Amino acid sequence: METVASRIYQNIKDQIIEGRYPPGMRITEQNIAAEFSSSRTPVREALRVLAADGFLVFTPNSGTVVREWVPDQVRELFDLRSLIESEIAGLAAQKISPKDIDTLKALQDNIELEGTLATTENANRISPINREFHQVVAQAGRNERLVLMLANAIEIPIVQQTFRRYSEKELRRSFSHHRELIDALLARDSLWAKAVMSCHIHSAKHVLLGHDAVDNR
Amino acid sequence: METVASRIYQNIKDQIIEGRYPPGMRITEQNIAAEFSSSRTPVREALRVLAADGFLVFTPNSGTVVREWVPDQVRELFDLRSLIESEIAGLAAQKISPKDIDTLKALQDNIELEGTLATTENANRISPINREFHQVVAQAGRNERLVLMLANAIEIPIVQQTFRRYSEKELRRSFSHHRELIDALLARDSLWAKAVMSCHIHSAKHVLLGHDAVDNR
DNA sequence: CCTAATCAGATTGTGTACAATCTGACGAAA
DNA sequence: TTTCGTCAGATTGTACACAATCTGATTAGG
Repeated sequence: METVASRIYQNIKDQIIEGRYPPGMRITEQNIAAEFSSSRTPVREALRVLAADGFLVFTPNSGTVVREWVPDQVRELFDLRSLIESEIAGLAAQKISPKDIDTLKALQDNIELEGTLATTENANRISPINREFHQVVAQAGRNERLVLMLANAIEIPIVQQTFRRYSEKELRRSFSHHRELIDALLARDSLWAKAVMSCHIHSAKHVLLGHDAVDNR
Repeated sequence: METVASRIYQNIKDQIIEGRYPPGMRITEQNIAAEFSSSRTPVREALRVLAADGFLVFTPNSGTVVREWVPDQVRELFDLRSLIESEIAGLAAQKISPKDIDTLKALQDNIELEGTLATTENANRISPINREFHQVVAQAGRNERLVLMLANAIEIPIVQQTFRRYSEKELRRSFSHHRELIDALLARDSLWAKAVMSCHIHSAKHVLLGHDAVDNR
C-alpha cells in the first residue's frame, strides 16, 4: 500500500463512498492526475480497479463516470445484503466471544448517547459507530468470504448515508434491533440473530426506497 | 470489448478458469506482453483488474501469481455458493417460464446421454452442459446482482473441474438433483427448489474436499 | 427550420524510456 | 558451516509522447 496508484485508488473510493464524488459525475484521467501531481498511468490503474469493484462505470474510448443506482438495483442490493448479513449474524451467534459482545454493548451505548434526534449532524455522528457495530458482528462470524461479499454490498454511498434518511421513529426502531441482536447473540440463538438482522436490513431498505417502490416481484 | 487490454483480460481469465495457468504460477508482465505482441501498459491494466476479481494475487514491487486455494477457502466458497444459488433457485421457482423449463429438460437429457462413466473425457463433455443448466436457472431468477455474485463464486478452476472428481455414484446423484430441481420448478415450489439446490452444492463440496475436511466449525 | 457532414478540441489507448525496487547468487567474515 | 553484505539481473513503477477515438459545435445543404 505504498504506490501512487494505490493512494489514488483509496482516495477516490473514499470520495465516492462519502458522496463527494456524486453518482453520474464524470472522471477524467488528466484531472485526477493533476490533483495528485502524477502522470495518467497510475490513475488509469486505479480507475480500472475501481470499475472492477463496481464504484465506477467505464466505457472504452469514452471515459469513466461514478456509478448510478436505480431503485431496482438498490432493492436487489438490500435483498442480497439481508441474505449475507443474516447468515453472518447466525454464524456470529455460534462463535462470538463475550468480549466482542461487551464491545457491541459499548458501541450501542455510544450510539444512543447521541439521542434520537433525526438531524443530519446527529446522523453523521452515529453513522461511523453504526458501521463499527456491524463490523464487529461480521468479524465474529469468522467467514472471510462472507465478510468480503458484505463489504462489497455496503461500501456504497446510499448505504452509508442511510441514517440521514431516518426519522426519529425509524432511529428508535434501528436501536431496538441492535439491542435485540445483542440479546440473541448472548443467547447464542442463531435463528433469532438471523431473524433480527433480516428485519434490520429490510427495514432500512424501506426507508431508502419508500413503501410503494419495494414490492418484491 | 475491442481494446488490447480487454482481449488480454479475457484470455488470461479463460486460461486460469480452464486450469492452464495453474494456481501459484508466476505471471510476468513482459512475458504476457510478448505473447500478445503488445507493450506492458495494457497488460498491467488487465492484471490489475484480474487481481481485483480475485483471479490473481498481486504484491506491489514484487509481482503477480495465480491465486491458490486452501481447503478452508474452498469450504467458505461453497457455503457462499449454496447460500446464493439456493436463493436463486427459490426465485426461479416463482418466475421461470415453461420455455425455460423445457430448455432445462433438454439440457439434462443431453447430459444423461453421455452416460454415467466417471472418465475425464466424459466429464469434459458434461461440464459445459452442466454450466449452461445452472446458467438457465440463474437467469430465470431475474436478479442481476445475485447472478453477478454467483458468477464470482463459480468462475474458478476447482469449481469448473468438479465433474472430473465425481465417481459414478456421485454422477448419478448429481443427475438426480437436476431432475428433482426441474420438478420443483415445475411445481413452482420455492422452498423445495432451494432445498434441492442446497443439497446439490453441499454434495459437490464434499466431493472436492473429502469428508473429514468439511466439518463446519 | 431541420438534417447531416465536417472539423477542432478533448480524452482515451498504447508504446517506449528510465527510475525504483526486489530477488537470488556469490563471496567474505565469524 | 553459517550468516551477512554486496551486487548484477530481472521486474515492477511512473512519466511522457504520440496515435486512435470520441464529443460537441459549426456550417453547408435540403
